[in-house]
Amino acid sequence: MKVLTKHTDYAVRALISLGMKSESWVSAKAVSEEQAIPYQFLRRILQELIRSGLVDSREGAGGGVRLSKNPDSIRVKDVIEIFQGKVQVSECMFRKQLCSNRANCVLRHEIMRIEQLVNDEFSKVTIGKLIGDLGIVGNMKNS
Amino acid sequence: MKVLTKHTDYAVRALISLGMKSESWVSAKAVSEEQAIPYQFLRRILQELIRSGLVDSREGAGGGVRLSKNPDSIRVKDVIEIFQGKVQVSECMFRKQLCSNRANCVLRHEIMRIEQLVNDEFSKVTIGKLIGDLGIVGNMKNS
DNA sequence: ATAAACTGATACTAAATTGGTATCAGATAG
DNA sequence: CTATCTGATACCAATTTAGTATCAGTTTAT
Repeated sequence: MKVLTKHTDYAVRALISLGMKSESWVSAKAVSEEQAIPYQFLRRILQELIRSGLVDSREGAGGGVRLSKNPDSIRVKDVIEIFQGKVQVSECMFRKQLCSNRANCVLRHEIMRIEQLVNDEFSKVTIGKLIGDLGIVGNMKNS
Repeated sequence: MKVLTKHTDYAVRALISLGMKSESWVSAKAVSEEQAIPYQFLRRILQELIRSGLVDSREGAGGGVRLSKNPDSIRVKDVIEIFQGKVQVSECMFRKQLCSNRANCVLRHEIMRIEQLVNDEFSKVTIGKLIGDLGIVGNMKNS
C-alpha cells in the first residue's frame, strides 16, 4: 500500500526547492535537475500547481515558476488533494450506502477516525516546516 | 486517494461475519449474500485469508469457512498487509536512495512518522473490537 | 452410487491509475 | 531573431483493481 504517488512526492520536493529560492523565477529545468525529477513529468506537475494557485509562472526567457504564497501556508495535505483527491480510507460506504448493514456502520466509524487523523497530520506538515527542518537535519551527523 | 481497496474492505466485512458465527462452518455463498459481496470475488478473497492462516476451511457439503483464531487477535492491519502490502506512505526514498539529497531526508522523516501512526491505528482495530462495537451501535438510535 | 453443496486452483477480462514521453504553440529577454 | 521559457495537449506502456468463469476434487445426505 503506497499512500503517496510520484506526482505528490515530486510536487512536494519541487515546492521545497522553490521555497528555498523564493526571491525569483526558477525554471522547470533547474528544478528537474536539482531534484532528479523527469523534466516533462515535472512540467505537468508544475502546471497543476500553477492551476491550483500554489505557484506563479512567467513565460519566456528568464521566466519560470515561484511559490505564490508563504511556504508556511502550503500544507502537504493540499498537495495530496491536488494530485490524489481527498484522503478517504474507504470510499464505498460513505456516500453510496449509508449504513446498509450494521457491520458497515462500525467499520465506517473506525475508518473515519483514522481518516481524520491522517488528514490532521498531513495538514500539520507545511512546505515551510519542511524547509525549516532541512536546516536542522543539515546540522546533524546522520539523518 | 483511497487507502483501502475493495479486497481489504470485503475481507474485513467477511471476517466480521465469520466472527459473529464462530461456532461452525459458514459457506462463501452465505457470507456473499449477507454482506452483498460478489460471490466469485469473495471466493478468491477467502482463499487468500485461508492461505494467510486467518481462516480455516472445510470442503464438501456442509463445509465452508470459519475464523482460525480469536477475533481479538485479528487486526485490520494484518488484513491490509495481506491484500495491499505493508503501509508505506512514500515508497521511493526508503530503500532505493538513502537521503540522496537533504530535502528527501526531511520529507522522509515526516512521512515515516505518519506511517507509524497509521500502522498503530490499524493495529488497534481488531475484528473482535469491531464486533463489540456492533452491539453498542445497535443500541443507539442513529449510527 | 449419485446428486448437491461445498472449497481449491487458476485463467481471463475491462477499466482505471500511474508514471512517463513528446510535440507544438506562444511569450519574453537580450 | 534566436534562445529560453511556459501553456496546452496528446500519447503511451505497465500495473493495479475489481470482477467473472471454469473445472477439479471433497464431503454429506439420500
